[in-house]
Amino acid sequence: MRLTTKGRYAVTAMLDLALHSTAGPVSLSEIAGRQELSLSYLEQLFVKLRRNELVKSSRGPGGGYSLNRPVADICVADIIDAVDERVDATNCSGKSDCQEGNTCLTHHLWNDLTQQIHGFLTGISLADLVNRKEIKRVSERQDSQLEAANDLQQIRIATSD
Amino acid sequence: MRLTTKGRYAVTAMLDLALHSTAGPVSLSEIAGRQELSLSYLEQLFVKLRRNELVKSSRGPGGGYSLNRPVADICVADIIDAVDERVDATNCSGKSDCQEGNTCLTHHLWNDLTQQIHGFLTGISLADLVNRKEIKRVSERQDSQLEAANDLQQIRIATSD
DNA sequence: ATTTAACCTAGCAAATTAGTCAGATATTCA
DNA sequence: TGAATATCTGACTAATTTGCTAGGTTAAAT
Repeated sequence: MRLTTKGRYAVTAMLDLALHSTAGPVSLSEIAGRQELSLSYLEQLFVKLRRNELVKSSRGPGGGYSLNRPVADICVADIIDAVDERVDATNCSGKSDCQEGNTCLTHHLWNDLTQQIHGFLTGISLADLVNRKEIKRVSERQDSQLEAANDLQQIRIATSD
Repeated sequence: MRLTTKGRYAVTAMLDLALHSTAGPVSLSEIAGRQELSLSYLEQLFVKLRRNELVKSSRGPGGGYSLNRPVADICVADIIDAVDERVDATNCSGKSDCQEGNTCLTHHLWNDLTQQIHGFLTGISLADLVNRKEIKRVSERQDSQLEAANDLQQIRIATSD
């Protein structure tokens, strides 16, 4: 089973998208800036998210990505499945052929665990996350930080000649 | 977060130990034979299990490993923690400094998930597993297979000269 | 003394991760 | 038309982890 930075980045980016998609598409560079993630890496993840029909893209200036479904209809498990391929604690991908064609001693345990995790992550939608107080707070901090950084950038440009 | 073959092997081996520890210590070669695991790899895992005081060892002929606590007092989470170091879905080991010293957007989600998984695995003891019908069935199959293999081995030795 | 087992150390091939880099392609705006 | 913006695409890579092997040492039982 794997739940690594890849899945975490994807969920973080999708949540950022959900939080900022009030007015048109959001570009990956915006997300990369706010969440401090690598742009190129995000591009790779969004290819998979698009193929799994979680987001839709629009190219060109003013373009970017937007959610393909209402926030309440996208759960965390969908996102992780899309980029991480699977959240599966068994060694045999649930096929029960873990010990030379037979079931291994602990197969049932890992199967139960997989269902437990999947159930938990299926029960949480982007809408749930957007509404969480702690997450709202973090998001506001990120927005104001980015604004401050942009202002500084403007000053640098204006005074450099 | 990681839950790989390492943790699975450890739990499988500990369960095998629990199932066969009725009469004295169990050697790692027995476990390796029954569960079809690498002996050297098992040795490495049992170093950690011993350091975490889940098993005790006795050397020499007839030696091997035995459980250091009653089966009801060893839970799956203990075993995985011992070999896998941790089952933690956050990127910051729970320290909340995931984004340049601040909390990242999805920290709370991964924290909840970690607690969910840990709670589930803490709730399952070796005693619970030993008593499960499916596991009893798999164990009986393994025992009879090994016996058959040993008989065959005996015949080979007797007829080879 | 020999055998059996735990114990210890080092190293390694394959896979995975978390990226970078360089460019192609599509869209909008001036 | 052309410049700017942004998504796409693929190849490549450094670092880490995993699962495993090899080879040896130490302790206890026969």
